[in-house]
Amino acid sequence: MPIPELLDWPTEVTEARAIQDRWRDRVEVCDRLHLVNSVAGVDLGFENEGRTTRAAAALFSYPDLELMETAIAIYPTIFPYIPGYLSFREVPPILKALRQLTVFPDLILCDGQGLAHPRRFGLACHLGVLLDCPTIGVAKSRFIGTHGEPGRKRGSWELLTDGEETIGAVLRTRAKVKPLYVSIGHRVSLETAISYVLACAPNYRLPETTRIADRLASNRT
DNA sequence: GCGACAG
DNA sequence: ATCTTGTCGC
Repeated sequence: MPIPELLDWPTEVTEARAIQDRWRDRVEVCDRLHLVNSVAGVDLGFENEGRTTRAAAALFSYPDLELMETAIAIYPTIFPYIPGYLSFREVPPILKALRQLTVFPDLILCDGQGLAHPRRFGLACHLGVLLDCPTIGVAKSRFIGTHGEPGRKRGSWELLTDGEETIGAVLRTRAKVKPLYVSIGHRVSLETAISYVLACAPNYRLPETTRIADRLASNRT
């Protein structure tokens, strides 16, 4: 699985928005995955007062969830954090980390939204379309949309809606703990996404993939 | 105009 | 995201 080189990465919000509008139609919302033997989590951390980005990738076997490989990539921070344009800040460093993996994951869990985005093209969608690989958006907080409060037990969820449109799900991965915002990234249906997130988060609120990636990215241990 | 706003 | 110690609860 070759990871594309990035040419002409946008610097301005206007170009970024144009790319989102031009690529949003390429998002696939139905299941198109192979047998999932590996799952990866990717996340970022920052150093030097934000001037340096530290990307991490953690590859796990599935469904065993054994940590197989990790990768860390240092990258200059190239785009500011602007709500709605997170992927333009995170994708380049993430690709650099993924290139270091020996095995390309069958599924990637992203730390952020997928379709639950103003223009339906959040980080998980962007990464998925760019790599043409299955991705799921797993965010720790709401960006857009409305929803009811999911039941307090693990596994209960509510639809995340924007007007008449379903854009994701609010999923409780641990009883009585703040739920996660799950949305389609690419090539994984919402129902399938929910089951994978649950399967990847057997003991904690966050999936094992993002927990480890997060830890690596923030330089902890 | 005012408030909200993934990481 | 990051700055940061102790502290409340199971």
